[in-house]
Amino acid sequence: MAGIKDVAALAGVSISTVSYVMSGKRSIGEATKKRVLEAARQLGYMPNAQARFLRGEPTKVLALSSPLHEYTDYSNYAVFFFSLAMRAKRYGYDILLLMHEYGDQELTRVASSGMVDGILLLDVAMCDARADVAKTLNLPVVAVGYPSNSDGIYSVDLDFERMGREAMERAYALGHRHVLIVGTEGTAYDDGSNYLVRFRDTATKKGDDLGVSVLFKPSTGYSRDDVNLMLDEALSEEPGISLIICQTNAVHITNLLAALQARGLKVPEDVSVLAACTYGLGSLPRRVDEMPMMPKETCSRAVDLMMEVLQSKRNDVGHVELLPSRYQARGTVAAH
Amino acid sequence: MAGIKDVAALAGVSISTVSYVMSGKRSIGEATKKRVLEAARQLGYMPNAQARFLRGEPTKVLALSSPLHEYTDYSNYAVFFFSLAMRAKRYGYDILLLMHEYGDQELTRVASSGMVDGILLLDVAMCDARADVAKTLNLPVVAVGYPSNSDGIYSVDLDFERMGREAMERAYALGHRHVLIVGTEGTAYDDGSNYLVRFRDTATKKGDDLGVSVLFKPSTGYSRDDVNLMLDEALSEEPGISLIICQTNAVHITNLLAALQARGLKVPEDVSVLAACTYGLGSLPRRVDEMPMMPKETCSRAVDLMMEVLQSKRNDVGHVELLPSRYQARGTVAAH
DNA sequence: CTGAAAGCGCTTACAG
DNA sequence: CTGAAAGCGCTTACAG
Repeated sequence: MAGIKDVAALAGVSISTVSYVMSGKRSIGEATKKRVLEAARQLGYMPNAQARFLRGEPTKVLALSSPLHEYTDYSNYAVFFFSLAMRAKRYGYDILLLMHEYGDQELTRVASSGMVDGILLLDVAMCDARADVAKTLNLPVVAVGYPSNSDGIYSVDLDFERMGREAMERAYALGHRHVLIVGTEGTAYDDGSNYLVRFRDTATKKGDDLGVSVLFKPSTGYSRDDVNLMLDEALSEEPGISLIICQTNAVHITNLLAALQARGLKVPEDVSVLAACTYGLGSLPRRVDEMPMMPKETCSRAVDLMMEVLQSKRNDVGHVELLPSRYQARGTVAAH
Repeated sequence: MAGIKDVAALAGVSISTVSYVMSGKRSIGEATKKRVLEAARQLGYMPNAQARFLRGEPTKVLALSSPLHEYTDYSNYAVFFFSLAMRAKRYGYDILLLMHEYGDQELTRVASSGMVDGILLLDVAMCDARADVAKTLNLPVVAVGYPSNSDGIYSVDLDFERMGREAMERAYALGHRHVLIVGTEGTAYDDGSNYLVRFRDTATKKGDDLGVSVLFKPSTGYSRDDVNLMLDEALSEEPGISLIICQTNAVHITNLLAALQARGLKVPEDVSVLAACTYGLGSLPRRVDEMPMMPKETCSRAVDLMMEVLQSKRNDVGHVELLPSRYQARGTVAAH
């Protein structure tokens, strides 16, 4: 690969002149400029980025930390990945994918390597170790998600607590007094998966306040049989359930709808169904009321925020932005 | 961030000694070593990677070039992304995501930046501009896919031509004489999307040889209505169709199966259905015979191959590896 | 067993 | 309008 020295030699100038021609940070005589540009073109010269990075210039790369759990659904990650990557590209930034089980060392490694200008966090836990590590990093860290230890990072997330409250307020207003929350796998909650826990806990608490009983059932599987087993349990514990809030995936909801139909329960006449914290439900046989996740909006805002920090337009670590979810009415939630 | 100088100062040694302690490339006196290690720990010292990259050490990063088209289905990319990333991680490599519409400049940019040790190509077209650019890059390029201009790069792909031939041989052996190939959107073929074209063209040619007529219908949409329109057209052009090969996605196939049922056509009694070049069909209401894509296998092999090249275990640019697909019989293809 | 110094390829004050 | 030189933070021959 041709270096700045080669270009300088071919053009018969000093390397500083070449540098200034390339950067345009100094006015150069027309003739000289022409010769340098021609030499650069001829040699296919491109400035070695490593040398510039060594001098502290931005790498125009953002690390994306995405931990993997057993319950991680790869295809669900895709939306977040692409949303982040597309938005970053707008600003001329590329994404360095960091897939790791426990994020701590990886973050320190990539930060101290100087390979990235900032770090994005995905799949944030309620108390996320990475948010603590962030403080020692002197690189901006923006989380798509809102951990409880959010000082030290910037956080962008949907307002899942508000979502939980609003879901219950709506339920209460419509006369529902017994609600079932169907969750994803229990381990996701145990690991403290952020939005799941926030929504569930706030909804449960709000239910307590309003006098609405909330039964929570994590799933042990997404099959028709799993759903039936879960329904048997739930309905025997609380026969009065009139609203089911699904905090789970399309396959699971599909099987739930089928199971309800098989039991002769009509939606929404006999039982209302609401999906919350979901997205990509387009393949459902029947569209259901939804308080969607809106990953694209959240991710875009996260990247925008990162850029504001990188461009020194703001400097308020610990800042949290919670976006409201827009309720999508589709006729599967009715009064009871 | 603490540098090597800080550590040297704190430990009271020269920077070269610190370097040698960290790298272990020279034996160092026990006492000195201890002091250096302690100083490094105390300062949280990590060698600046940029400085090492500048000296030509491997960055342990692989670029992943994934062009975006209008017809790109993000979620389908996910499998490839994760398969590549997971495999790369095994070797201690991270992935730099390159999303761009036309790959040429981006590849040159990232290659000359010195930020990556090699480049992986995804979504390879029949004649892919990136494969030509690769020759000028002096970085190894491994494609997940097999372009016609494959000298200059390494290629790993499923053997889609063989798949096409085998599909038609099987069809012929089972007595089918009129086959319909249902494709994805036509633009994907026009753009020369590799595997789609290879499979379709080889199947068509093999059909010609065997005396099996092949009708090809790209889709204009995946809905039930789209499918019905397509079926009307196809069956009026060739009423004798007894085998439908689907080179498309799960939603489309689901609607196709439903449309066939609605027409009173039983699978496989009246018409056989085979999915080819597909993956992630788990959500189908009924499992169908399949010649699957096997993205995980292909991606893993691509990364392995990249590593062989990077470790100088091989040096045969232009090398092509075509993996066979394993036919999955599921009772939707029968004799006619 | 350890250190002083060159060099990786740039950018940018400092000079002229 | 242009050049010689310092320096970014390392690694590694070259010396001792």
